Amino acid sequence: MFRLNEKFKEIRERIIEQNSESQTLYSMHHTLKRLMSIMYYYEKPMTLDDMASLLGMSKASMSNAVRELIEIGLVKKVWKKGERKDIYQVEEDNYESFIKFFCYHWRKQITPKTSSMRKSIRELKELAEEDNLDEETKALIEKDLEKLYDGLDYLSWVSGVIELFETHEIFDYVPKKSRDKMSNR
Amino acid sequence: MFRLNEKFKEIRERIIEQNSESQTLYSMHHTLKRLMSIMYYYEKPMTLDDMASLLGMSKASMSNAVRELIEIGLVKKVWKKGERKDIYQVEEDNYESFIKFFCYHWRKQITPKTSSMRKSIRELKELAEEDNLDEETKALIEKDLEKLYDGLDYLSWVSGVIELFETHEIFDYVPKKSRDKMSNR
DNA sequence: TTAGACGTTCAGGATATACTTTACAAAATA
DNA sequence: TATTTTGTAAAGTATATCCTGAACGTCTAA
Repeated sequence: MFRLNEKFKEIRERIIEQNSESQTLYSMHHTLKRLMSIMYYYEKPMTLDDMASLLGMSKASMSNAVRELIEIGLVKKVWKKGERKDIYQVEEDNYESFIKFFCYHWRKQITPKTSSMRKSIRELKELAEEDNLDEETKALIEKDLEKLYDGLDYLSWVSGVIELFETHEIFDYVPKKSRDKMSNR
Repeated sequence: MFRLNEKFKEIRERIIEQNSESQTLYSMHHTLKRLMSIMYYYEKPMTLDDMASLLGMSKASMSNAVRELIEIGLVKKVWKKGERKDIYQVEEDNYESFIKFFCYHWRKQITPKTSSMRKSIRELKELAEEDNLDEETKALIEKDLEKLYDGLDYLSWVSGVIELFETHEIFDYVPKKSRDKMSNR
């Protein structure tokens, strides 16, 4: 399916490998990154079998990887006439990938964290009502409550950050580089 | 060292555990998050032994964990008169922690990625000079070059985002919640 | 209705990661 | 200087993660 000039192929493989190297930024496994890079550079929407053969891995792994990427929004299933297999396409815009990835993860923790903090606040308030509390404990409860309230404020700030990115308002403050695509660099 | 009201202790432990639960957002191990939570809630600067006993882990692990957190900037070594052991203090501002963590990881990948992309660009340009190239390959090289240039632009945008956060300019656009600390909620 | 193709799930094995123990080096104390 | 204390490095072990192959369910085509 993908026959390429040998030398070109070699360079491209290096590009893809290097592009998938950074282990820290994204908390993604190496496979996910490689898969994205493959789809990004080969451009054509792919089937699971294509991925498996390009990455030399099992189809089951591809299935799992694709599911994760879809969950985040970095990959979507596309429909192609006369094709039985499922076909997938990667998000091709770097900025959009960045936004989707981080907003997904940021958002993912806001809800559970908020509710667990609210619960802790209730519990601490209840405890504070009790009669036989020493002064020291009362003070500690107060402090922890402060921290929890701060935490709630912080989470709502994170929501704001998410919105800043998802509405693309961010680009008003940090504009995309609009390089002249025609120029020979 | 840390003797607390039993019930309060119980609640606090739950707070700390829940606070460290979110596995996805930070690409941090559970231990790092628990360590931060411990230091955050216990407030007092701690020694490695304190941490080890509070988390029920070995001192060596604490040493490693602390090193990582210092690297990111989330924890710093403080000096205390008449104390032989090293003492560490956690960043107590949630917003600052967010900024330090993400900017650290974002920044960390910009430099290596930029240079590897530049290298790939050079290699592709060299290949493009060769005589015996078919048209198809030439077109592919062009496309990959486009992608690499796009990638460079994207990375410089990320630099801009980092700056937005580190300069705290972000707070002009997404303001912190300034809750009235005196009110009884 | 059947046969084959496709995607997914599950149990097992392999690999990588994190933790502990032991040992060592550096610094402080006596 | 000798001794103790503290932090780190190294090696081995345990644990969690990821990958594979086989089995299953679903859908299409005949």
